Amino acid sequence: MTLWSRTRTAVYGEITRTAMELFLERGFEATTIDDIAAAAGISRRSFFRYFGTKEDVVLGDLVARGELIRDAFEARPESEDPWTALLGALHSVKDAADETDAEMLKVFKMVHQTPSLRARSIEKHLQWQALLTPEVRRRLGADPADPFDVRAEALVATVLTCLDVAGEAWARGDGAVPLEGLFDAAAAAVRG
Amino acid sequence: MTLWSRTRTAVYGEITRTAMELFLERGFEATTIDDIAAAAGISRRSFFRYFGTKEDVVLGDLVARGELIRDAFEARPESEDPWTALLGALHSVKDAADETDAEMLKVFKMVHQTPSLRARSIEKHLQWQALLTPEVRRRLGADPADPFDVRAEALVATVLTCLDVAGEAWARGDGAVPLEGLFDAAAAAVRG
DNA sequence: GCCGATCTGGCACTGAGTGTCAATCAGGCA
DNA sequence: TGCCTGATTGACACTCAGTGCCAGATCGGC
Repeated sequence: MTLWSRTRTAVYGEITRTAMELFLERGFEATTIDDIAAAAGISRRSFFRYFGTKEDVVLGDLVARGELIRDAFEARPESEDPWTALLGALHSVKDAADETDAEMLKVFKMVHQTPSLRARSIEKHLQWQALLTPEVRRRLGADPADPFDVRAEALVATVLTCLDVAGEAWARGDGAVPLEGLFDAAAAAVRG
Repeated sequence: MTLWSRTRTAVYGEITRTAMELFLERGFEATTIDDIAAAAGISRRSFFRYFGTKEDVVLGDLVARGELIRDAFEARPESEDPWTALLGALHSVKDAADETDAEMLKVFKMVHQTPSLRARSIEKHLQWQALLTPEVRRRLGADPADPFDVRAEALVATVLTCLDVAGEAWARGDGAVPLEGLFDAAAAAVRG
C-alpha cells in the first residue's frame, strides 16, 4: 500500500461523503459537479479522474456488489436448481451489506425519484446479469455457442427484476416492511 | 385537422426519417442534433420543439405502443390468468407491428449497442409496467391501498423482462430465429 | 540529488438541453 | 380586404456534463 494509493482512496471517500451530503440536502439534479468539487476542495477536472459520471458517485459500488453476488452464487451447492441458488445468493449478499437501513432507504428513494439515476442503476443490473448468466448456462447445460438459448438470461433477468420491484416497493413504503420479504414475495408471485 | 397540425405532423415525420437515416449511416452517438437539424432544414431549437431528447427520435413511439399493449391486455377474457393474458397481449401487439423485420432489426441492434438508448428504452418499459400493473392488480384482487403487495408488479416486470431478453438474443443472432419464439422460450424458462 | 511515472489544476472545447425574444404566419372577425 | 390573436419559428445566450491537452507539482526508486 503506497502513499499514492492511500491518498487516492482517501480522496475517493472524501468526494463520496461530501457529494452524498449535498445530494441528500438539495437533491441530485440540483447539485452540480462544480458544487461537489468546491465542497471537496478539488478541481472540477479531478472529480472526473475519480468518477466517470455524477451518477457513479451514488452507484459506483454496485459493480463490486455484483461481483459479490456472482461469487456467492458460484459457491452455492451444485444440487440446488439455478432459481433457488440465485435467490440464496442474493439473500446472502443482502445480509452482508454494511449500510444501515435508514441510509439505504434515502439512497433508494433518490435513485427511484431521479430518472438518470434510475437508468444507470438498471444499467448496473444489466452488468450483474452478464456476470451471473455464464454460471447459470453452465448449470443448465446450455450450449455455450447457441445464441438463441435464452433460458439462463431469462432466469437471471427475472430474479434481478424481482429485486428491483421489491426495492421500489420498499422505498415507496418507507421501508416499513423488510426488503427480503418483499423480494421473496415477488419471486413467489412469478414462480409459485 | 387544421393546417398547423398537418404541417406539424409532416415536419415530425420528416425529422424522424432524416434522423434515422443519419443514425443508421454513421451511428447514433456520432450524429449530433446540429447534423439532424441541418439535414432536415430546421433550426436546432426547433428540433427540441418536436423531440425532448435525441433518444426520443428512435424510441418516441414506444409510449404509443405501450398504450396498445395495455388496451390489448384489458381486452383479454377475464377467465385467463394474468400471466397468460399478458403473454397474449404482447403477442397480439407484435403481430400488428407495421415495420419490416429488417428495419426493426437495425433499430434493435442500434438500441442494444448504444448505452444511452438502452437506458431510455428500459425507462419506456418501466412506463409500460406502470400502464399494465393496475389491471393486473385488479385481476389479482389486490388491495389498491397496499403498497407492499408486489405480485402484480413482479408479474408485469417479469413478462417485460422476458421480452427484453428475447429482443437482445434476437438482435445478437441477426434475427435468424423469430422473436416470438424466443419470447415464448424465455417465458417458459421462468414459469415452465 | 536526479529521473520517470503519476497526480493535479487550468483552459478550451464539444454537445445536450433550456430560456428568452422578436419576427413570422395561419385563421377568425369586422 | 385589413386587423388582431395565438401558435410557430429562428437566433442568441446560457448552464451543465464530459473530454482532451498541457504544464507544473509530487512521489518513489536509483
